Amino acid sequence: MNRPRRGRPPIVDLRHRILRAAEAVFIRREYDRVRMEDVARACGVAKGTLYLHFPGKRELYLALLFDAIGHVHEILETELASAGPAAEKIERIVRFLLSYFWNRRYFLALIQRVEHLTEEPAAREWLRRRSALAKLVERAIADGVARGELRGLDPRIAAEMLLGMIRGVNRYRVGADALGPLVAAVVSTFLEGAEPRAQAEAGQP
Amino acid sequence: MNRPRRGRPPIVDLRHRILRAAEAVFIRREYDRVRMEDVARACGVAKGTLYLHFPGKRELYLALLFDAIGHVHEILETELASAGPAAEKIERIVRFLLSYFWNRRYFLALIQRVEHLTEEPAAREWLRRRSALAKLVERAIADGVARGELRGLDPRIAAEMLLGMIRGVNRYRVGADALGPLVAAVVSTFLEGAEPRAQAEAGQP
DNA sequence: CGATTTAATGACTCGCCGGTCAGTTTCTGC
DNA sequence: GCAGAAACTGACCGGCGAGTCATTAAATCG
Repeated sequence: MNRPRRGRPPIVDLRHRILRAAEAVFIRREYDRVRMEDVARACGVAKGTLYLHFPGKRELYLALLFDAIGHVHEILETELASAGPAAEKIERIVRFLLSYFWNRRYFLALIQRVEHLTEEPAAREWLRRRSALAKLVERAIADGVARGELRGLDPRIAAEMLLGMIRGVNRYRVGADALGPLVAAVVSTFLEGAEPRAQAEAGQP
Repeated sequence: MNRPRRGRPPIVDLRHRILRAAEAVFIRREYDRVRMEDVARACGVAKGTLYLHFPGKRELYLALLFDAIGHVHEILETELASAGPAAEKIERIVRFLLSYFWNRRYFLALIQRVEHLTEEPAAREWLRRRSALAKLVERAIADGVARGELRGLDPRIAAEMLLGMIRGVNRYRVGADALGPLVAAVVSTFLEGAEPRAQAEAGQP
């Protein structure tokens, strides 16, 4: 079907490999401290090659964030679509988000950065996706509230509270073994008057 | 006492004026998007003058943050030293922090930035001050828990939760009139099983 | 007023990094 | 093997902005 192409064949899946390398670099350093040269080196490729796959640094970076939020959105959607008590759903997403952001601590700064670039259309798109994600959480909370399983907070505010708490609380993770208590603390805050349940096991690292 | 100095007299309080101008600029744009020229212009002064008062951009920026956190620390200390129910103290600091950070939205990004510059001694000093501030909040929460006025969360974690929630929740402030409900929501989360209290008034803008 | 001292100025320098493009490599088709 | 085509390379370019410093301004002293 697809006529065998002429010329040098592209390195397999290079675009994807660049994104992964970029992630590794951007996670550790801040946007303006990351040189395209760094990304190229991390990918074992020359700088010029990056520009064959992405128009520029900003686009590479945005593609990276879009990938990440897409991934998170997908996972949350799956978790939240499942049946079961709202409290357990909340617990699962809290556990996932704590792990995800712990392993990508610099994303928080990156994200903050985009959220203030409101001029550009790409940034608006980011905000849209970011909102969609918050809405997923919001809906899960609204569900729980409607069923009387969660304390009666405004779901929209509660969703941002939850996401904010996750960011704040992640400060105290020094090892995977601290994950359980943090999850318990965050979740219990959303259960009306419930005591934190004892949970000693650690999540995936 | 102080012998009248010779030569051209310095512009009165220029260092302070530079800091205020820098605050105005850094609040709106990100660190790397702020040119020293911008700060100078905002202060109605030439670029070189900045370097007579600060060794460089980084130092100016850190001085700015140190000022800010010093101010916050002072206010919280005063609030927390007062007598009264823990819940009311929490309410007052939540109200203050929401307003403060709403009016300085970009500080959050600035702060995040410093917190990843762990190599430099100045950054370590920042972390120390940041910790001291969290400890203030922590103590207020511990107080409330000890007196049975707040839900029984680990105060250290709860303090970070509270600060995180404030950051997250600020997303929804579009005007001063939204302050009351947000304060109520955040505070009620820290009162065991309490319903959000109706609070319609707005805080200082 | 001129000498002296200190403050402020802004044109200039210089290193850095995003982006480019002529050249090289590695493939296919004949 | 040779021509052609597409992908990759890395030395180079240009702009930008932090930091400098010779010059100018503004005061005091005698």
